Amino acid sequence: MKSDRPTIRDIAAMAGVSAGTVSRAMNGLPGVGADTRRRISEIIAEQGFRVDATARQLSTGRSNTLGVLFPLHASEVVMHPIYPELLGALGDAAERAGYDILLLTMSRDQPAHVRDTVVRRRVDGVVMPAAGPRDPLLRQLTDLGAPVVLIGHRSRLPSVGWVDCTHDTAAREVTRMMLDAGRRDLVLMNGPVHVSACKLRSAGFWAEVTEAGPAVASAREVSVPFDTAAATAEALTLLSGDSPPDAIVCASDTIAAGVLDAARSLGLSVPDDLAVSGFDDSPFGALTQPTLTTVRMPLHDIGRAAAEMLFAMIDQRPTSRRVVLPTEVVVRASTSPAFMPPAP
Amino acid sequence: MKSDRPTIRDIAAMAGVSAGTVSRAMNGLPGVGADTRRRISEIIAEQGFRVDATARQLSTGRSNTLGVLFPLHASEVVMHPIYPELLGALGDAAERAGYDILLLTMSRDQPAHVRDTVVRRRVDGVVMPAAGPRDPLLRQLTDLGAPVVLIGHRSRLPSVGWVDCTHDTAAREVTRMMLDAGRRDLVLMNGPVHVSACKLRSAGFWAEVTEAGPAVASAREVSVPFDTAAATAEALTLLSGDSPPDAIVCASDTIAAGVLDAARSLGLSVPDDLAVSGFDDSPFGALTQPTLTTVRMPLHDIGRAAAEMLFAMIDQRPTSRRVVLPTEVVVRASTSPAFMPPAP
DNA sequence: CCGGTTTACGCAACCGGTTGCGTTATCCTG
DNA sequence: CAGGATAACGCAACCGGTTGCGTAAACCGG
Repeated sequence: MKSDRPTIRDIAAMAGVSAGTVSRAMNGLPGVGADTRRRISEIIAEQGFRVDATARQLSTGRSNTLGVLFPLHASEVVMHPIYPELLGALGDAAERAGYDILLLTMSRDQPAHVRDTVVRRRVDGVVMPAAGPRDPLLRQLTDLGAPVVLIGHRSRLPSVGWVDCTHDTAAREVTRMMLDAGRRDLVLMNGPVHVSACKLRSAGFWAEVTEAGPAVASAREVSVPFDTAAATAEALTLLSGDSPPDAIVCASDTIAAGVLDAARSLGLSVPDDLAVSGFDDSPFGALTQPTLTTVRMPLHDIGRAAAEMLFAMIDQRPTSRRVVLPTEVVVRASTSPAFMPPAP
Repeated sequence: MKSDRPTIRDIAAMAGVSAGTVSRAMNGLPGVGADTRRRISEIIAEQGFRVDATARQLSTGRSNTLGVLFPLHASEVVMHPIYPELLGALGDAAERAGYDILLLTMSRDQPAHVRDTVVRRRVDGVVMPAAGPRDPLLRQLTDLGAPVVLIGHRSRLPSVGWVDCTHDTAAREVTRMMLDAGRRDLVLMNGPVHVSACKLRSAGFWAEVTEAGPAVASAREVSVPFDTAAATAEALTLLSGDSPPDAIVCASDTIAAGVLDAARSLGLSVPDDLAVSGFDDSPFGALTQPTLTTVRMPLHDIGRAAAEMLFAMIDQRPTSRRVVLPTEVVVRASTSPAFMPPAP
């Protein structure tokens, strides 16, 4: 950094006032005359002066920084396409609000690194996407008094906020769509059940099955990791078993891709012999054969809501700490339209 | 932040020394007795003292922060699966080296925001993934004297470093693989030609075609955006034209997905009638039907190399500013194996 | 044992903002 | 016009580290 940028005292000297006055003028505080204020802001503009965030942090104790968790292990979290989209929404909201985003990389061999970074850098608040309420890190952060907002998980702790979407009603809608199309033997291929979103999806599925009563002949739920190969194997077992389902609701698009794969290798036609739905609206869902019916989460809204909740918590403004946003079912070719005659 | 954490003077008082001595002891500087040093580090450990990065920044002028560009518009850059993987590699390297990563969100309506953030936060160096040498931002940053490393682009400016991979030889290898399998009518479906990676891929393709001489009957190059729908349309035109190709080398997996789509709708068999290859090794490449032959870039190595180059530039250590890393061709089902009899 | 060098540390200024308090000038009201 | 209230600023201490310089003590060789 060769360029010695002007300090607030340089600006003050040019304007013939003291540094304190410049500070007050910049921050819109009272105690500065109208013409003085104007003169100062002119000089600031023409000098291209930008207040040094570091110095401001030191004196105010606030950094205007929010940390976002970035798990280095668990690459599936970060590599999942929802992650960058969330990050973008957070970044957008942060930029508008004058905050910067610090990546909180979390590796298995440095468990204290996130907490250390939060205190070292005076991070004002933390967003934890895809980290559960049982994560010990959450406890560490709340013990510090740092505001925390979870995304995609729900916590009972009153001090932590969360933003989530309607996994349950989404699963329910998809299930109903299957039933409306005449499917009678349903399977929910869920993800790991400790994931709170999966619990909700399960609840929605079973709620609809229960309500449908005799319209459904059989309903089962299995759990697989969010992994295409594992899903293929499980689907092969299901589809070549005694009572193969005619509809599989999957808890992720990667699982659904595995199911499509299994159906193909068994010579089953999708959606004629088998209806398949996914979750997440991953970009590749439009590229599969057939294209995948799935559930889109309002990621941009989720990110924005999380950021705004965090800002409110930082400023100690009252705010709802529980936000649930609506999902949207994206109907494509892997499910048949409603009111088709049921298979004989 | 309720917890008033101890300052360096508190530690000094407990150790019965001055703050300066504690500072020297922490940073391994000379001028501290062995037993004093030991006593101080014990107290630091038992108090859980962490040096305040803000204060240190202010006095040293260095922030131990590196900025990573995050274009909010141009979501295709960020949503591309290579982005999070790069980010992870950068984060990993940064964490090891004691740096933190600040996201430099760039939006169209705030063109100066990145530069402002770099000066405001005293960012030590900037990584620009997927930003070209002609980007005005690059100029702004170098004018500031900030070290910059590009990823995936090459610049002639001596002051900026870059890390890239062998797009040219990768394209060449794929093309040769096509020829070895008996293909004779080739098309390169390239991305936007202003992208430097696309220039290199084009060069590699044509180099191989030229060298193959009479083994190739025809060779063409077309340019489409990195977009599946656009690629489908273009591929339909090509494949239903007068002299349809028997091999299409694509500059991205998304383009290749479009080609697969077009082939399917024309009733062409891949790879029997048509060989298709992609680029980037996107996760969905293993899920397409047929699975996609593609090129994998060493993203983790690229990220690490970029980070380490940047650290060296920041410390004014000598370092290579041009790094090219090797790619790897991932052979799957969309290309046929070599030495098949050429089509009659 | 003595003079000079080295070592170990304290002191205080500094980094660049913010903010409470004190002072002076201006305004308003009776 | 006198008097107090108010507005507009300056001053200086602070935030929590770092670092150049000064000094006293320990050490060294001759």
